[in-house]
Amino acid sequence: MTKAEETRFLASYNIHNYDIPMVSADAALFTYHEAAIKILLVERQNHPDKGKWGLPGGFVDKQLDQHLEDTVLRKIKEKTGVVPPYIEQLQSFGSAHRDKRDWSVTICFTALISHQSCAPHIDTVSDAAWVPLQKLEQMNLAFDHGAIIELARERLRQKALYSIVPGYALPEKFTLPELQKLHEALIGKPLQKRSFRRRIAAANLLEDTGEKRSEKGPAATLYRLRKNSAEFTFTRNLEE
Amino acid sequence: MTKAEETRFLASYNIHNYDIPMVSADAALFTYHEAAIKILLVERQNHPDKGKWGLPGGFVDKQLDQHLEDTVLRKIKEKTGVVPPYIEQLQSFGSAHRDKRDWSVTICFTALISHQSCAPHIDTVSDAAWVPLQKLEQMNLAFDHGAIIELARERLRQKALYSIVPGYALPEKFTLPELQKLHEALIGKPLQKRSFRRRIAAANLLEDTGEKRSEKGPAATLYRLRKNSAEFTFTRNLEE
DNA sequence: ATAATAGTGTCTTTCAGACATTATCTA
DNA sequence: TAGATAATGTCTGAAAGACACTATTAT
Repeated sequence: MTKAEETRFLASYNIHNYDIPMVSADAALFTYHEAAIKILLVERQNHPDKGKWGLPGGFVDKQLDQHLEDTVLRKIKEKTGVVPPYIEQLQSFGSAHRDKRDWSVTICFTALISHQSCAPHIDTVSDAAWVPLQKLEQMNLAFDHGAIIELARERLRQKALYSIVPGYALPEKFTLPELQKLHEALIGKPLQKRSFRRRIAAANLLEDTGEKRSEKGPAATLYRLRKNSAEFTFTRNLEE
Repeated sequence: MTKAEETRFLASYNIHNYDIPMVSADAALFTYHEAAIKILLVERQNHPDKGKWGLPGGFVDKQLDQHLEDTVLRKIKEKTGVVPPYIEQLQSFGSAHRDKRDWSVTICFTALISHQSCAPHIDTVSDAAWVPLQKLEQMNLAFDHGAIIELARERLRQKALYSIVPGYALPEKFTLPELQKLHEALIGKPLQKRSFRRRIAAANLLEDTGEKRSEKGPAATLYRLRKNSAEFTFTRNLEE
């Protein structure tokens, strides 16, 4: 009875009868390259805010996308050619005013990727670029993307204090001094080498590749992130 | 030039020309009453999943709501008669399958409220009820609301380890033993009284009301949450 | 008086901070 | 050989864990 009723209901349901907001998904994709944290920005080809730079993203495509993540991964792949090893939902932003067209909702994700894995494809795309976070202040970004980046950055800063998630912004193989410099860049102040290493070793978060690399001093060991090391959180933060 | 172009674009833009997902907002509203953590559930009056219980929530109303939070606060007020003192975005869930009607996105919020402040109104509403978390296992909730509650619960458990946010599920005035029991219920194991109190005192998160209350022993001091104590996070977690 | 329990004293344990030291690399 | 820097030794300090103890309330 109720089942048949529901079937009739679903058959007559038409979303176009309702006045509903737009839905898009955007990505704050970070990397670490040449001692700087950078974010991938895209120049808008269409109205509104045409010509301004903003986060890669776009409308959910009900045919192409099964989940919200599919939308954003599709867009990231368009620009970088690859799928990032770390992606996590940041927050959704929705209001009547954030987009001139209509009431709009965007589901935002934070993602991390190595610079090198994007390099081949990104060089062929003219409307996408890695922008150092320090340069953002002078830019007038599309929509509320400036505020979104600010939130993503703050969340990533927190993660640098109690996890090694930032490591996903490095190449597959990296050294401990590199990882520490990245964390320091996110936090904005130097860290104690001893503390930084002690806890990573104790939690067994890295795998020794057996390789070493040297620049201006003794060779540093190359590590890679262990499976699931993104899920690990220390119960005590490093000093802020 | 571009400005006039944009104006023309906006004038001709009609959202109904596009095939877009449904957007709703839902709330996981928790309280603590009679030694149990409870969540507010609502019996669905309409298809789909008619008759099942689920989270309070509904479609974004472009006329009534300016922000996503407005949608969920409007729905909470319908059921409880009041606006909760704590609300925070949890996560958005979106997929082609989670709702039988169509591709659907829901932006979920976690909220906390005292049981007493809801009592007058909720008793007049027949389709809303406080359900102890332990009873949820036997229930077959609407949509993916079971999974959403699970995530909300886990996030709240984490907060119990490094903040006093759970305190918003208590009445305005409460005792330290009450707060500790709530945290213990969320964490699922006993806490050290000394540690629990020491850090709250050191961070000056509570205000002494000057009142006391006694049941089976010496009178306990009644405190209230200080302004902004939800924002405070300890840099070290209690033992899990 | 007794049981219950709010609140405190204080010792131990854990882990981050600080910083010196040693070893190893390039130029 | 000098300067840089990777890696480690080790002491200090801050804050949580453990648990005993005192004080206060209802019955």
